[in-house]
Amino acid sequence: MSTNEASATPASLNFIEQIVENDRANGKNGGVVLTRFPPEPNGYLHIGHAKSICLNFGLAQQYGGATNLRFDDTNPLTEDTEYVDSIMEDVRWLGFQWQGEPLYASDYFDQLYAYAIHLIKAGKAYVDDSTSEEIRRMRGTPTEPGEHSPYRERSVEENLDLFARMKAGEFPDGSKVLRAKIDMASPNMHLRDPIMYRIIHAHHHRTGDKWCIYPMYDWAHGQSDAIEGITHSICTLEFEVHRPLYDWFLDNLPPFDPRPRQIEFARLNLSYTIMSKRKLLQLVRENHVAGWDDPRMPTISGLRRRGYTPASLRNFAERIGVARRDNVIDVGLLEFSVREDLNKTATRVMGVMDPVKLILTNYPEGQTEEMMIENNPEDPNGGERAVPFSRELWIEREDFKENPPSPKKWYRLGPDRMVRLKGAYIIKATDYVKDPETGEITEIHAEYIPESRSGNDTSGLKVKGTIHWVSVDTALPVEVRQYDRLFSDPDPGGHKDRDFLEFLNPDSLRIISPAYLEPSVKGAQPLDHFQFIRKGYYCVDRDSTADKLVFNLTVGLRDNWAKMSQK
RNA sequence: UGCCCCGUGGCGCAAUGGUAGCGCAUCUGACUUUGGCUCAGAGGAUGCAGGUUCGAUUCCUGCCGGGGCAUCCA
Repeated sequence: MSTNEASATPASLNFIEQIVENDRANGKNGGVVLTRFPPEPNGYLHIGHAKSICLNFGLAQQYGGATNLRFDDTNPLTEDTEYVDSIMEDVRWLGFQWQGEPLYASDYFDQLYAYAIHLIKAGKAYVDDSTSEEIRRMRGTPTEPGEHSPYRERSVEENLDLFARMKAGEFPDGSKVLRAKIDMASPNMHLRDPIMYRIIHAHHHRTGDKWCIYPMYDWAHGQSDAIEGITHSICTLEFEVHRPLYDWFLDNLPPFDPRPRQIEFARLNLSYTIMSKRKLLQLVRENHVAGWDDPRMPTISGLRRRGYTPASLRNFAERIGVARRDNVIDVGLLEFSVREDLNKTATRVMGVMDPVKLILTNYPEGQTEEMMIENNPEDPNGGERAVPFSRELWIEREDFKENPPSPKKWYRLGPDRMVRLKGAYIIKATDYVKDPETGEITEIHAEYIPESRSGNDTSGLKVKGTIHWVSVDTALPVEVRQYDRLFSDPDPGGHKDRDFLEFLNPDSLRIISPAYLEPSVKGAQPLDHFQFIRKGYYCVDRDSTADKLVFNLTVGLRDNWAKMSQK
């Protein structure tokens, strides 16, 4: 039945792509693919939304279609324009462009109202005066059928009148609702006369005070899809049981062409993080983090500030795939994705986080040199930069050990040991100075090998280790924010009897100030990415000022040495 | 114990009636002026029990396990 569509290399399709290809093969909707991304503007977007965005926009792109951005703003009590703005920024930043202007479910309130009247006239919707408690009680339970509301058999005329007066504002909040008349005995709870409208006398961020009745999700969403001509309405699995209702509304309204089809997929779960909007909001409100875009947050804005790139997020979304089974993605995969991208693009630079002074005793005092070092060995066109070198250097404290534990495997500095200073000379440690009180090493002495200069090394020496360094005179002091995962538990939100806040990692942020960087980074701008050689990827934070740069650790480099030494 | 969905290496995702494959992770080895990168290789899986079939990951039945559904939230 299927012909070899495009190429000889049939990339395997996810189940949604299969549905779309089937539809196109059958000529459904004239082959058009129109998807939508429908966030509720009541919070910031997170990495789970990124999956959905990539899915919806990616699918449309793949099949020559388009994607609408539609704000599902049917609950004025929780929604706000602050969120609208951040959502648009995040979608754009991820690299996607929606079709036309942003859309709003509230744009369709008039149309929805007319459709509701259509259902009332058909005897398929009624006004119910029951209280919310009564409605809840009469709905039954998943194992027991519900019972009919005493108001269920009101006449069409009475329903029309009451509904008009609901809209006109004659009744207080909660006093009446409009319900679809379906089946109070349905095994599907969502079909037990679902509520279509409730009365809320509240100011709406777009429609102002025009309305005091607001449509429920089920009533607004599918009809919005239909009005826009959405072909494939993709949502997460928890809406699966809503699908019969989605279809019921479509079946009982004048026909739409195209008629949207709801397709559900499994939402993203990431280890060591929470994705619940409610919990994310709590972290922000209770100041456990410094805001929605705190670099430890799984929000798109947080990841951006942390140093994640749009490409890395898109690749991540591609890699995790799309299916219908519950899943937990290892946060390591997200980290892999950003390393993969940054490795190709980030300028290499040297920075010392935990400095100890290295003095080259045979290097002339007052002498300096400029070492030319490649900006990115992965990028042949990346060019090189000059890095000042002198007699006194900062090196990483952990790169010198008085007594290396397993000497044969220790490639770095120690008494009488030789290493290469990246892009400069080979040196040999000759001596070191300790603080008599603390026992801490305060100074390391070494001799450099003049013939070993990088680029024209005639020394004939071979060393296993290369370490990074920064010249003391010209070192640029900066602040470095070393981020670690926000939670110490793989599933912080998954414990029945323990609050997720108990798993907050107390060491999720460690501030290093000063760290010393080579002077070439001076003038770097927020969101500029660097690799601090042998350390990790870092990104300039917007807290940077003219006299002090602030860097966020995006992710550390893979560290096989750390892995080895743990064993 | 009602209805719906889902069970493939440690974690994701393929294979849709014809030799179970890919990515990440793990472990070797090579290379390396980043213990990064790259390259080469290795180990490891169809929840269980029946049935249909020449042949089931795939189709059917039962069981087991996981998830969802009882907001005037989305």
